[in-house]
Amino acid sequence: MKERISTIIGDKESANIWMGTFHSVFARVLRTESDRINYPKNFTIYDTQDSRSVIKDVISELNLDDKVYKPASVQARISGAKNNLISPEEYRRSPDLTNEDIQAQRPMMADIYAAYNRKCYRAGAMDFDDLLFKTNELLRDFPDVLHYYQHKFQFILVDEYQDTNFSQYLIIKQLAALRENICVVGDDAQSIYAFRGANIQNILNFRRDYPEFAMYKLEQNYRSTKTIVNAANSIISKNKDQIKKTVWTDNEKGDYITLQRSLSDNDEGRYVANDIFETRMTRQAAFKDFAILYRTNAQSRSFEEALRKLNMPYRIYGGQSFYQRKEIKDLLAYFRLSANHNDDESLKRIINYPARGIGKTTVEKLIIASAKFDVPIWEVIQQPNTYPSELPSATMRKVMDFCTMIKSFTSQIETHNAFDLGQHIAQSSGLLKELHTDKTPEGVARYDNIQEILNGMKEFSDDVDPDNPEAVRTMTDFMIDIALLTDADKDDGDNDKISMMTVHAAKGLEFNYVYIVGLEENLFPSQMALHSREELEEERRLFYVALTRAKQRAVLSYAITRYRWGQLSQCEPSRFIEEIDQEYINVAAMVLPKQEPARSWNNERSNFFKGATSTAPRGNKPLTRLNTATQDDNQEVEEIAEGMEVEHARFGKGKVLKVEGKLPNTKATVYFPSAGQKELLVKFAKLKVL
DNA sequence: TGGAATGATGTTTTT
DNA sequence: CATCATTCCA
Repeated sequence: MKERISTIIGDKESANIWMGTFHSVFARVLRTESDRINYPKNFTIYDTQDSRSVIKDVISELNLDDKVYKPASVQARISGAKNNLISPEEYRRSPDLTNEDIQAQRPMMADIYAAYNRKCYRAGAMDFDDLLFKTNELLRDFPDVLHYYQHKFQFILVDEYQDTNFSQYLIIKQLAALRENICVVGDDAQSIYAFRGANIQNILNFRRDYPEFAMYKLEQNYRSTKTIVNAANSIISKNKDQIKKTVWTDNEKGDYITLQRSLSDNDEGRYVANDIFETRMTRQAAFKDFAILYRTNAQSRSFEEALRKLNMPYRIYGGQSFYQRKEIKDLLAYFRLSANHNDDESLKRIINYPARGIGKTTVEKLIIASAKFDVPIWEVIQQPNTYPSELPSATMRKVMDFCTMIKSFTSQIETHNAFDLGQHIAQSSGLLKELHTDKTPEGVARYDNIQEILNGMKEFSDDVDPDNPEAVRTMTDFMIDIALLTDADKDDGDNDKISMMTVHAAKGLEFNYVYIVGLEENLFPSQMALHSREELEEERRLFYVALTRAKQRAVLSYAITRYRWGQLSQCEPSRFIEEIDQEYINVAAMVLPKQEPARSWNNERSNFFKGATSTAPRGNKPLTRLNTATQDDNQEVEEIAEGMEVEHARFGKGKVLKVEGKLPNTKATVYFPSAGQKELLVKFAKLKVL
């Protein structure tokens, strides 16, 4: 969007536009105005993990049972309240909410909410929902601030308006109140965020709030072929809740939608990879023209494997984002704590990582004292006389040393650039050394990730701020809102890659060739969404979004067996497949090249296949039987012997040094040049004899 | 205190 | 199946 606007109005002008997600734009506002709401300028933003950890602490401090008060659902409940601008006090006073909680046997919810907020405040931290909640408070309680931003933002455009929640709605309403120069774009058929409080009512309110509105219906689709547009229409017409409209296109009819049935999740991966490979050749397409869309992040694995085997570049969006990886969060925790000593979550994370002799008993004592006196852990350490924690003096010394180190980082924040300080912290905290000693492939990857973020800081530091070319680009600048960054913000230069992401993440994007995979009951639509018509209709809209990402060709795919929760389960094709007008669909005969000898099928699995194929469901065209190299699945334990050369899926080639233990639990000691010596249980290790 | 061994548990979807 | 949490022992 930024690029498109730049090409129209030029880089200079477009640089002045505030553009971003609600969270990032208003995090920026809050940083500027933090003193108004009694937050430190460099407040920390707690991501979902951080905030769940705080909730866990609250639950245990209130002596509640985390089987009853499940942290995840408590978190969802608090989030829901915040998105509707309900404070803990209002929550407590609301008969409806209180009754719901009593019904659900969770009467203490309001207390958890209050304690959670208190803890976040004490830590100088905001969670994602706070960014919007506090913005609302700021604009509500400080007329001069409101006035300032009303003049600053004279024109407001909100895209994907159907996905805004009440909190966001009210921010916009306040800001637009003065001039009413506001334009919103939305499509009720693409509303897919009801689960996080998005409210379609906001679109309807618009007419009421701005009676002089003008409405433009955008019913012509410029993106997709007739086949895709019509198929999508046929899907969405199954929904009861919808604003009627007729989407049409002038584009040509185009390809049929392909329906592909696979025998397993792995076959599905291989099929899609092969199809991309072929399409790329026959249509002269680039990798970046392809997208694989799935319902849940966990589904990416089989596609990754298949694409890797064919040497095709891909990029996964979302999921475990780079910034959420453990090693990255560890390093960032040093940064965060250096910037904000009250950030208890970061402190707990790193006070003994890398290990420096501060064990859990010690941390436990500190936490108890911090709760008792209602002050951040840092204060407990700094003022042992005011807040006695009863640590033995030797331990106290270690804890003090840790704080001294952090303080030395703090003192350099404003004077050093982000990279220099980042490098220094990574080194003198011992983090780099700790990761460097880990020679497992995962360990090496972690070390590389740290290097990568340091590189990013280097780039950032060398970059000149056009507004202020003299200024040192500090760590504070770098750290701003890093919790809000997603993988989509990362750019590694080579962008000709196949995209893989959830359907949610794909909204607003488009690709020539789209594969919608895992179209199975209980997966898409999700098992969680089968309880009510409303939920199912949201899943259907999600499918609509997926299908309309495609410009030229869409491939729908499902597998009849799939590993879920580590178990093989049978799957039924998704109801959405049948809901498409069948005239647009072409059922593919599965064609896969002969497999290279398989390395990994075990007996249980291949037997299951034999049973499953005979009961092929429904009237699909006959399938070319997949040749899944069953010849190799009798690879029994006795085949592994000392001296053999073997290959492991992850560690690569290696030599068997020793075999011990009796049959099904035979253990082999294998030396891998790339990964060192490993002890592996033969029945799990899937070793391939070379 | 710290590491290894064992056991529980969880999967929607995102900022 | 992975990851985390808990437990156990040096």
